[in-house]
Amino acid sequence: MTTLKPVTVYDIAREANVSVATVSRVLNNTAPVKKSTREKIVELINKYQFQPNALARSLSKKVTGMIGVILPDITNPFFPEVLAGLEQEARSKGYTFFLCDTVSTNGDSKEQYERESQYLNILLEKQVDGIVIIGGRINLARPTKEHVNEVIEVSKRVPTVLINGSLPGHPMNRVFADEREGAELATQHLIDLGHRDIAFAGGYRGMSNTLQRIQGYVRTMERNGLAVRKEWLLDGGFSVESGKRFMNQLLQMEERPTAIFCANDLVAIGVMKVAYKAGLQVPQDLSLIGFDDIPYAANSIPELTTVSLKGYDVGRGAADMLHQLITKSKASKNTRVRPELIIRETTTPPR
Amino acid sequence: MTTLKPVTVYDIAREANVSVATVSRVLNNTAPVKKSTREKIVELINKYQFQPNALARSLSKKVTGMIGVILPDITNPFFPEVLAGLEQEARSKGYTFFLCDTVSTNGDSKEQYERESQYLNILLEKQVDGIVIIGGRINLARPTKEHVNEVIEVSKRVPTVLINGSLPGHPMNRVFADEREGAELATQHLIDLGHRDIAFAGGYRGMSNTLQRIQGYVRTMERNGLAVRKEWLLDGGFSVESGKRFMNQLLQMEERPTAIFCANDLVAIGVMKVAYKAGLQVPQDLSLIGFDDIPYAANSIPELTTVSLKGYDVGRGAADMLHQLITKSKASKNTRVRPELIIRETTTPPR
DNA sequence: GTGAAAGCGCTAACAC
DNA sequence: GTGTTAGCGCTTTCAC
Repeated sequence: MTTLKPVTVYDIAREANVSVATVSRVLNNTAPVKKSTREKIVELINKYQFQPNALARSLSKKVTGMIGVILPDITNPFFPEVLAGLEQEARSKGYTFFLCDTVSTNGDSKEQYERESQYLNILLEKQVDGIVIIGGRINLARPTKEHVNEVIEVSKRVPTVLINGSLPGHPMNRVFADEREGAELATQHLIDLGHRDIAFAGGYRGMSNTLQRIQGYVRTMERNGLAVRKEWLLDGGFSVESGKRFMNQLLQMEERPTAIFCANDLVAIGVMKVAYKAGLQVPQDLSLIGFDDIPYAANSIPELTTVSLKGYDVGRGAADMLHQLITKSKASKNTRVRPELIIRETTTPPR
Repeated sequence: MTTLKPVTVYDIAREANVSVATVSRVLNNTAPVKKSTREKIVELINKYQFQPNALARSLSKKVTGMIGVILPDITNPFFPEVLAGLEQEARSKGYTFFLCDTVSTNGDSKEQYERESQYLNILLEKQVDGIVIIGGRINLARPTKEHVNEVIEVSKRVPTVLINGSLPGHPMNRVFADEREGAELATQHLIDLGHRDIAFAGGYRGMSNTLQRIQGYVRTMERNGLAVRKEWLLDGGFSVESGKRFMNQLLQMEERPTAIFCANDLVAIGVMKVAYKAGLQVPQDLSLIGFDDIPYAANSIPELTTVSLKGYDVGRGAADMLHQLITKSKASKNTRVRPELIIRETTTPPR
């Protein structure tokens, strides 16, 4: 705690009988330095455990090597996955991370968007080299003009890439998993198994990702000549809790689906729990397919069939794109990663 | 992408016909400014969307408001929990986060420790106001002298708190969940249920947290006059995979325990899966108790009995302690949070 | 190969 | 109330 007085380039320079410029040169390998003086300087650096002040350096170089990540809730298992991909790729390129979790303690989404705004400002002030945004307002089907503009403005000042989201009407650099295709994969899988009575559960109608999933579901149903029953289109959440609620609703109905396509794995887990408690066997009595392929999906009993949104890959892709943007100030505006159907144990032909 | 030329206090000052000092004053509310001039300045700030450069500010104020977090693997569900607590508390105090994930892609722990060293340096250079370390080398039963010294040195320069770990022989600021107590709680619970043949599975002998858990287990067994069989003391991992391995080993033995205390929830999940596939009912044929209480524990089928290490609370505690350290440069050196037994569905009396 | 000095953008004495 | 100015610690021309 007793903060030591920090050593600076001047201290090193003085003791080495050289100028700060020379010290800087050896620090950055930015120009040839006579071997003997270089050695003396290096020695001093080690002796004093000299750590160049990154703030000062960044201030003059106008590069921080930091990239800011804005996400809605690190506690949602989907995000650590993409963060890991992001991290791995970005680190290899020398970047370091600024984590901005916008989760609101009271679950108020207005508070969340406010927090996003704050963080956007903070990141700008901190002079990050790039920003990646995932979740939150960029998943809104109809974001407010202010929310959109804010992001647009930010992206004019610092390279920004969106993950799995967009700003309707504004082309942005983004990398995304094709959610519609994923939903089609899921639905078709169920249909191929012989299901005709398929429900969709989860998500929020106000969110574009939900809309895309529903769209994929509806399209695939129709393409196969199957009816979409709107009472089987249950939305209102992405959580385990909401999954439980959905299943309870379904349990009340006299006509029940033989399979449920859940908006994400968490919902599927909730559904499965309630189904189980109600005495239904999964998949014998009810087939279930999730979405996202969070780590736990492979470990539930039975193991959850799902579609992988390739969080890790998406994360890497984002880091890569951001790096392009930062260095070459250009990049393909879009990277689409294709989801993958992961067949495990919760889907089987209907009785 | 087209980076706009940034506006500075000088620009604002010039246009407002005042000095930069005055601009700074309204920015920081650090001295009274005549209402009319303040208004003019504020107006200009809005007009140009002026964002003060945090690097410059921090350089001169010698405070960054950033705290660095070093953790082993954000993908392990225990960490997001403590990160969330940390975040929530730290944010309320105006701090912002630097995330350093030291996970090594190839699973090489040497690489991980190296990464820790790198990040320690980076954080120092970035002039973070505080550092929190969780996992990694601070969980080693016998860390190398260099690893220890490095952390010691760092902690001399910037307030540092360790979460759930320590440096043997060196008092450090730390907040931790009492793992031994947790292990006692778990073991006693099993014993109270009537189990006598209790195995312990998971962890690494080289890690202090494992040792503490084992110690709690052994002590409780002995205190109850129960034998600890060393062939039922299985270690070698904290993952679902290792849990599967442990259960397979147990399955080979002619004498099997009626209950298993798993070193963490992930292991318990692995054990449960293999047990299930082997036709064993949990908890009827085999009681299982986990450790950590990761979010998933409440959602498995059956729901996992476990002991909560209060990750969120620990995180908050760490943020709090760090803040004390940063502002008052002192704090209680230790905060111990007491674990809690969470009885769910995987434990029951033996047949 | 090396040094002097002018920034980078902000804060904080210290004057007035 | 407000301005001047000297830093904060580093990089980077431009000379030599």
